Amino acid sequence: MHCECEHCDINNAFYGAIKDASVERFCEARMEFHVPAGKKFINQGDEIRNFKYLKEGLIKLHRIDSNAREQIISFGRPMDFISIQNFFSEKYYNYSATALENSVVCQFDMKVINELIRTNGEFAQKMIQISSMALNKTINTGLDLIRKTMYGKIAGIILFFSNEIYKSTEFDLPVSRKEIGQFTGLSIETVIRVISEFRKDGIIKVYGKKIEIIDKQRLTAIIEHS
Amino acid sequence: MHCECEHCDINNAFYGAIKDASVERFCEARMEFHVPAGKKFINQGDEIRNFKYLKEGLIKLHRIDSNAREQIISFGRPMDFISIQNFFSEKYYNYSATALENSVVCQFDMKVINELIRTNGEFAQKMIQISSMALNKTINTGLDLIRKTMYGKIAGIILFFSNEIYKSTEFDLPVSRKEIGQFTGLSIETVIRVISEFRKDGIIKVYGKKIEIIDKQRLTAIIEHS
DNA sequence: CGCGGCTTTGATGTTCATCAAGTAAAGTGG
DNA sequence: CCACTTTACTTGATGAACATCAAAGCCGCG
Repeated sequence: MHCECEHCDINNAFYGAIKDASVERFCEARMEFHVPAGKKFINQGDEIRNFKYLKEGLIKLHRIDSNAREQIISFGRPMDFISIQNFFSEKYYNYSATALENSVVCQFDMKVINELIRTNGEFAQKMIQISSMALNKTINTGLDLIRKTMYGKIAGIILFFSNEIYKSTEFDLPVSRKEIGQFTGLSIETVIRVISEFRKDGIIKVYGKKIEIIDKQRLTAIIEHS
Repeated sequence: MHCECEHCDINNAFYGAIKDASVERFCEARMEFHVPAGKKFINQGDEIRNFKYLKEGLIKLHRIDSNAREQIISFGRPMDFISIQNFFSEKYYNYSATALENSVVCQFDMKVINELIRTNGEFAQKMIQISSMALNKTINTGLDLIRKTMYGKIAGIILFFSNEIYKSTEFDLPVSRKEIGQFTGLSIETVIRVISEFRKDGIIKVYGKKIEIIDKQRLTAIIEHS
C-alpha cells in the first residue's frame, strides 16, 4: 500500500524528522476524517485518546468558562495541532473544537506519538518547538486582548482574518457577530455597533457576512493606538 | 566533586529522568546565582543563551506591550521554568524577569538541554509535559482575566497569593498596587478602591502591604459570580 | 406559515479610566 | 540631622467605555 503522507504538507514541515520506515508506521496509525462546517468534533470533557491536527479548513477552540458562558479560545488553521494544548498534561479535553468551514482532521494514536517522542530525538525536539510556539502565540494574543479597547479588538479580528486566514482585503466572515463577541469578550451589541461605526467612517464595507477593507492603514492605526 | 543536584527538589520532580552518569554532566553544566528582590535578571530582547528555572523565591515575568505600557504576564514560583515560554522557538526573550523576593535561579547551557532532549526520550517527554502544562495554565488564567470584573480580578489575585504562594490567610503582598494593576489590566486607582471596599466590607484587613483575609468564603464567591 | 436564531438600533445604567489633589513613607544629598 | 525629591498610596469628581434591556426586522427552516 502506498503511503499518502509522503506528499502531505504536514510531512514536509514536521514529519521530516521521521525517516523512511517510520513514515510507513506513522501512516498506518493515521486516521483522516472530514468535518462539515458547524459540526463540533471535540467536546469539553472528552477523554483524550489521540493526537489531532488540522489538515484543511478552519476551526474554533472554545470552552464554557467559570460563569457558564461560551468563550472562544482561539482559531485553528491548517498545520495547527488541535490537541497540543493539553494533550501531554491532561486526561480530558478542557475545551471543545468546532469546524467553522468544512475541514479535514488527521489523528494518530497517542501511543504512536509518545513512542516517537521517546525514540526519536529529532521528532521530540520538533514537538517541543511547536508546543513552545503555541504557548508564545497564546500569550501574545491573550495579553493583547486584555488591554485593547473595543475598537482595537474588532479591528484586530478583522485584520486577523484578512491577513492570516484569507490573505485578501475582501472575504466572508467565518464567524457570527456573536462569536466575535465570544472571542473578544465584548457583547454582541457592542460588536455590531463598532462594525457599524467602521462602516460609517468608510474604513470597511459590510454586506452581511462579507467584509471589504477600504482603509487598511486606518484599521492598523486603530489597533496600534488603542 | 560531589554533585548537589542529587538532593535538589527539582531533581526528584524532573531530573528523575536523568540517570547516574548524566546527572554528573548535568551538574557540571549548571550555574546557580542569587537575585535580590527588585532586581531584573532577564531583559526583554536579551538573547536566549541558557535555560533557567527558579529554585527559590518569587519572580514576575513582564513585558512592554504594543502601547509601551508595562504589563505583568505571570508570576513564577520555585520549580517554575523561567525560560520555557519561548526558549524552544525564539532567539530572543520577548519578556523580562524581575525578582519580587530574594531568589535563587539555576541555569543550564542550551546545548545540554537540547542534547538531552534528543538522546533521552524520557527527559523529552517530561519537557513536553511541562511545556504543555504551562500552556494550559496560561490559557486558563489569561482567559479568566479577560472576563472578570474588577472585583473578581482583585479577589483572584489576593486568593492566588494566599492559596498558591504563602499558604496562609495572612501575608505581605509581594507586589505594589501598581503591579497588581499591571497584571490585571486595571488602573492603580481602581485597584486601590477595590481593596478599600473589601476592607470596608470586612472581607479583608489591610495594613499597608500586609493583608489578612477575614472572609475567605465571600472572596471566593466574588470570583465565582463575577 | 410561524418559529427560532442572528442582526440591528435606541435608551439607560454600570464599570471603569482619567484627571486632580493631597498624604505618607522612604531614600538623597548637603 | 534636616530640607528635598521621589515613589507609593489614597480619595473625590468627572467622563468615557462598555453591558444590559427592550423592541423590531430579517432570514432560513421545518
